[in-house]
Amino acid sequence: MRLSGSDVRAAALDLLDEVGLDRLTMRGLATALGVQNGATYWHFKSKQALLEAMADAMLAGVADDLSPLAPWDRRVAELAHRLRRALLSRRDGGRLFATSFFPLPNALAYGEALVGALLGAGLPARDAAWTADTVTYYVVGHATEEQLAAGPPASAGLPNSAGLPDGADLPDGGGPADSARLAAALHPTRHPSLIAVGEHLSAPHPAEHFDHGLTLIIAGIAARLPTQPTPPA
Amino acid sequence: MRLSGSDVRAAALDLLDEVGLDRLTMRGLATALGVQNGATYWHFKSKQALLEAMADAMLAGVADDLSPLAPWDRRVAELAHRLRRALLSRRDGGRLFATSFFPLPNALAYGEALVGALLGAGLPARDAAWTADTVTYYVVGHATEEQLAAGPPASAGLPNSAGLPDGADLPDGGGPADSARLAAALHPTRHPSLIAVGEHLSAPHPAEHFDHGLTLIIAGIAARLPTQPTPPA
DNA sequence: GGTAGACTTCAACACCGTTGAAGTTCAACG
DNA sequence: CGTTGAACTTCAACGGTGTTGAAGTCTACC
Repeated sequence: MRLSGSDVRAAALDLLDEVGLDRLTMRGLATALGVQNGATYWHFKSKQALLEAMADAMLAGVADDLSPLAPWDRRVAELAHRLRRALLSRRDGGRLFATSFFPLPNALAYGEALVGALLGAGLPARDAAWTADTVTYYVVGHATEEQLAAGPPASAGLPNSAGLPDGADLPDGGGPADSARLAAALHPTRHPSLIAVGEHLSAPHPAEHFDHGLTLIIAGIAARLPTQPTPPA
Repeated sequence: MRLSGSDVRAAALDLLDEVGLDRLTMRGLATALGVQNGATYWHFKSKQALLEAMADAMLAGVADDLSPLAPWDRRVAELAHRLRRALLSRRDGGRLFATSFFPLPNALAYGEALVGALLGAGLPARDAAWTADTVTYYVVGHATEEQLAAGPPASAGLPNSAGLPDGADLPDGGGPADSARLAAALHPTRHPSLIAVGEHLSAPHPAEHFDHGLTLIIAGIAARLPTQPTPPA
């Protein structure tokens, strides 16, 4: 059976959902495709190239049919939500996106739409470019963290009894008992504020958490607009 | 010569500066220490454990001597700047921090100080926790990108001529000719906004870029304060 | 039908993180 | 001083990784 480049890419994305980014291997991909080891290297010259293609495929349609008539803040929010949804659509999607450090077509379309919305809001060029970065950092960071909290990659480790002069014993790693680990590491007098907000640290409501930060950023943009800011509802 | 855990950690950080995160290997570390392969495994049970210890060591002192009398926005800005400086102090420091997904002592101290400042500003517990995340996502994302732009890890790749039905030819990877790559990928009619802001995309002034986003976020926090917002200078 | 290119196979290379048993050094104690 | 036990290192290996290149097979077109 012949393969095409998009076959390989699609199989890689499916395998990613199965095993996660850390266990995504070229050999495993070949096996999943029913093919020998080197076969995939004809379609992608390296694993990194495949990862970048996967990352961009994940973003397909992220900037399609975006109403140019909507006010700028709604367009920005819509783009941020779409990027988040795209990143969450695949296991470890946030990390995958972060590792491909160059903008491919779909990522460029996203950037174009975002910068366009900010320019339309009246921001000068420099501010539009930099603000778009700020929004994107937030979306990627949030999605990555959300996926890490959902299912930690594979491992974590604890140093041996020696070698930590700072005096810290670390709980063992791995499981989804993330909040338990965190609670155990908190010290009553050293971390009063963290304990005070403890219940909100391990993201029980990721969607609300996301909207909170996003509207905060959009409010920050509005506060700096040359014209009078559009008051958010 | 005997080793201590902090010796290993310090040598690993120095080696990180030399070779970067991708080429940081346990064997290379042992060689740099003048020691055999397995020796480091007595001090750290796994490479992941070592990486986490390195990440936390990088943050040493990040929350020390923070004036509790300063207004909340200055404290937040100071902490963000300190975290940024810590991440930039080592090559690939941003990525290193991002891979260690559990808060160790210094990271906890940073979080404590940040959440404390936000609580002091009058934010309710949930908002303080979530806002701290927003700030941190931004700082880490910005630092990571800045370091990636400075020196890309090792490789990047281009798919073969086949296999990209989306129709995109990618320039070859690697070098610090990052802005050139980006300029070549921009399409005059498809990316008018990106071209309009082109000169500001590849971060010629990272410090100003950072301050821009940070003050934006702080303005967003101020805009949501229960009391009247403290107007930034 | 033959030829050129697309695509696959197969075997290897040079690494990687990790482990475990055996050996060595060192500090404390009787 | 001698012994003992723990701290620490060595050495050799295991299984796995990305990547390469030469050789082979298939397929589409002239």
